[in-house]
Amino acid sequence: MPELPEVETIRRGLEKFVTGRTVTKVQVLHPRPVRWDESGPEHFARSITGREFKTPARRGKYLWLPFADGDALVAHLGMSGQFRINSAEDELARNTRVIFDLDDSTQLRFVDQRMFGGLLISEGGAQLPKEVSHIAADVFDTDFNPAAVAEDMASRRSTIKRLLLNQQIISGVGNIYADESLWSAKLHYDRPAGQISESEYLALFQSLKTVMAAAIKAGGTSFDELYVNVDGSAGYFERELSCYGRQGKPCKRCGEKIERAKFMNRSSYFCPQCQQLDS
DNA sequence: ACGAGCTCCTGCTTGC
DNA sequence: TGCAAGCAGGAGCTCG
Repeated sequence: MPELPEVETIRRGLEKFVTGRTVTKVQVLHPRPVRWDESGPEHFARSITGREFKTPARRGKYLWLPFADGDALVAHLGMSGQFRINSAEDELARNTRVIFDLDDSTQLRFVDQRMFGGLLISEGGAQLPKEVSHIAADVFDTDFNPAAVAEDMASRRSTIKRLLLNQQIISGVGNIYADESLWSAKLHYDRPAGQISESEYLALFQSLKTVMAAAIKAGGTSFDELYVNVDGSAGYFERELSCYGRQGKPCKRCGEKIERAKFMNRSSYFCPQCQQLDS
């Protein structure tokens, strides 16, 4: 499940392999990943052919590959999207959806099982695509303002984990790193946002930064085949997880058993001892 | 404007 | 063995 650390790992991989490369051919094998492009798969393919990639950029979980002409190829990996670098002779992975032939006779392949994400061409989007402009800064952005985000969150009538997952308030956080940062900051996922102090918010953002920086260093979290780097290698942050996916196992801080709760039709993992609703 | 819930997708796992 | 239901969840959408 690609969240900020996984998307950043992929961005770095793309930076290494596609920067300065020109696209010589594009094949769209499934229309769904390019559904956001109103001009259709054929036009999408034709339009990209002949363009040169500049250094890939990212905000939150959105990734874009600027073209030398000022437009950009915007990508969201959704649940299961992958970019892979292959040689043209390599066998196609299952669920390969789009193939970009590059001028060094390698291929950039977009592989996606569930197809929640997708690709589109953003006119003039090299700097910041307009399709990404509604997404808030992530904790690593230079314009991320912790005090302002804390104030915004505290003013809302919702609970903390819902806000952490809202990409228009703070971006890049998904279920894994929400649970990990809440555990680290000793906050229960369902705490009302208005009852959390500014210093607790600032500590939470610091936890997010720490845990996501460590995850980037480890190349992300690979639970299954759905997330791998552009060269096909898995990330190894799973072994460093403190609570996500660890129900029934001892809390690494106090030894209490980690619990799993239903939350927003998904799961929340937390330590019932360290993370209490009223504290 | 805000917040909550629904929906899109595939494939692995679980239960009858 | 086979089939159906459950589960994974990012984010755009709708509705109150």
